[in-house]
Amino acid sequence: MVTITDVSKRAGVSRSTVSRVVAGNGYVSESKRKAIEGAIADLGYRPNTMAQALRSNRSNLIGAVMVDVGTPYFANMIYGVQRATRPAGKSLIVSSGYADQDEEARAVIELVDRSCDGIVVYLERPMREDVVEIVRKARIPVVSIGHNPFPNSRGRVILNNFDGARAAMNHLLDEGHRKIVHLSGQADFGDTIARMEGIAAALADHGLTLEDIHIVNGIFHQDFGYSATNDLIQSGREFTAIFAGDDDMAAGVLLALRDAGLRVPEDVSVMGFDDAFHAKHMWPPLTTVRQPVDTLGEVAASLLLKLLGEPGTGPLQSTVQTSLVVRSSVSAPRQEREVA
Amino acid sequence: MVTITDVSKRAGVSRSTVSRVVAGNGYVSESKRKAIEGAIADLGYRPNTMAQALRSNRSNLIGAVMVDVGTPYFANMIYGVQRATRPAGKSLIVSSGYADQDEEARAVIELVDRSCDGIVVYLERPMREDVVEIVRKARIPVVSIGHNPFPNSRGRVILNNFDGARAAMNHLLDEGHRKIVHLSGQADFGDTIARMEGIAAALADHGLTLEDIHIVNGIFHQDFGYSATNDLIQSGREFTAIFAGDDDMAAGVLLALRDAGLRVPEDVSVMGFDDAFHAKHMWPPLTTVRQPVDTLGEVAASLLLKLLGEPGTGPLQSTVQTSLVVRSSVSAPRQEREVA
DNA sequence: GAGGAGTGTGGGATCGATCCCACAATAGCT
DNA sequence: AGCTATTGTGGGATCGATCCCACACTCCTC
Repeated sequence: MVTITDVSKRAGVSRSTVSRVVAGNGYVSESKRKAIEGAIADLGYRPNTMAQALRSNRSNLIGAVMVDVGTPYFANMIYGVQRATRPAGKSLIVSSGYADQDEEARAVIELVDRSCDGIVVYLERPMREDVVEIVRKARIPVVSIGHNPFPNSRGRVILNNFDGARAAMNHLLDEGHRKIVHLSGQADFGDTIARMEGIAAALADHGLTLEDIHIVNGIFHQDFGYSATNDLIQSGREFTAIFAGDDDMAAGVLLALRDAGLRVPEDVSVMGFDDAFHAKHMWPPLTTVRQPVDTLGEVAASLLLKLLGEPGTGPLQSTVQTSLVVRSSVSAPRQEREVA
Repeated sequence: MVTITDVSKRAGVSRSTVSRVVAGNGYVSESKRKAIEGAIADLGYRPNTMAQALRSNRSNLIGAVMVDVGTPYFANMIYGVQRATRPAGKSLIVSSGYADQDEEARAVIELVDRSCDGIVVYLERPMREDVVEIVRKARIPVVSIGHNPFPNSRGRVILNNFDGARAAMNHLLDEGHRKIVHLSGQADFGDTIARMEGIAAALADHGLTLEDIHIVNGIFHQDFGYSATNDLIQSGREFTAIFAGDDDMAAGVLLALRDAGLRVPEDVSVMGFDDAFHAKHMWPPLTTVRQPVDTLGEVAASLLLKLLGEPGTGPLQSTVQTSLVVRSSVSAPRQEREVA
């Protein structure tokens, strides 16, 4: 292991001067600079990151804690985070909370102990009080995506769920659907609430209200989509379109419809939300609202870098836009076409 | 920031004694131990990881470099890696190489600079020579998954491609297929070669040889599956089953067959390989060979931990088994049923 | 030619731990 | 009593950087 002292000896200067060259600050004569750069190249000197971090109290480490990094959704988010952190010369430590409060707490504490410069989180439940306090004391900026588990987080990125849901609903309405079922996610999630408002707005755009559609509350999961659709069919209720709260639900909806011998979109149209990894592989390929997950991560990391650059900056917030992805699971309702 | 000195003062002992209690080694009287533990709890002392790493030359950091961590496949692998590293108290730094040699080199160097204790890699091409040298000099153990980009890697985990491909092929043959097309991946990949050998073995099990099936060489990509299938149909060649080199290809195959008005599995059976995230979402749900990607990562990390525990251990190798996942894309060939 | 600004360099304290070594005290043994 | 082991504790060097500060030299300017 070659150290800064080795370089200084070979170049015939002091450690201080080498440090100045490496850090690129302070005064250094051109001749010594050349000599030092030569010595660095000759010896293959590489500064010890740990020593730098210890002394300067900056680790150049960014932490990311998410529900489950092993999932395509969060993997994509991590990809976005990296896109912002790598050019800034920061390394990324990732950790999963697995929707377990203690596990999430452990993950965050680990990052604090590692003296991360900042933390990006996507967690669905509030962080444990004691951990919030630890993070606050360590003065480590936190940027949260979606939910807001840290009451005093320095930055936040949210998805424009309102516009997304509105566009999706308007698409169904514009196609002529009026007998619409909406399967919603966890009622206490901010996402769910914002989407519901977007749906209401779309309905209002067409002179309708939430009363004019059928809403089933559930959770963001394929199994719920499957069972809810079965229940719907069994109940004998008429519907020409199902707007699933997310693509996982939509996958379940497609399965249940197929099991019941109903064709999509001929008999029933299906709209998803997220444009998850498997949306285009479903049959038929799912019409859905694209949520640019990588952008979410990238923007969050950018906010964090900004906060690191200008400490003391007030809370930052940013909104990421959605877009409608039209594939094949939505068409005009059957009766409309027969009339035509 | 409360340091070990703060604790020692409050407990009325020396830093050395506190260190002994924290590290859990050396002699400490019961009374002082109690006092120190009390002080630690009172002050909320948390050892500075950077200082520990600097002094002891162990960072408790594990690095992972993969082709693209933003992908479900590698995300799942990371999940497996974490399953092994977390209980061992190691943090995980992840990085992607994006199939770019310089980017891969940069990622590995970054990990070396961070004094990672060890590195897990999944990379498809050999690592740059100079980087191999840097890693060797730093005496950082590397465990590779699948390919072997580090000629001197201390550990390696491979998938039993042979048995997997053999089982898949046997399944097709047992169902009665004889007019089989195999779309193979990159011919120079170890995976491809091993799978081909497994296929040959299955054919031999049935008294056949590779000459008795039709093989098309290509790459592991959906687009290739699509175009190759189209070519096949256009060529007028008869076939009752397509064995795709991986699930991505299989997705393309399914699309092309559907576009040509052929039904799966009634007209053509399709077999995949990997059991990728979207395999069960395809239509029909894909019959394929499950590759336990998370296990691959977990085993690799376990090997690494073992190597860290017993330095100087010779190269370790481990093989992970596959399993056939029967869904709906394979059935007996059409003519066989008509005869029956 | 005295004083101040600008430029260039090195010494040494410091970050927060670890751990070797010296030294004490006590115990156990002949 | 005298010796070695065992147990217990603290001092201080050390890891590899950073960076403040002192000091030296040159060049202007009044």
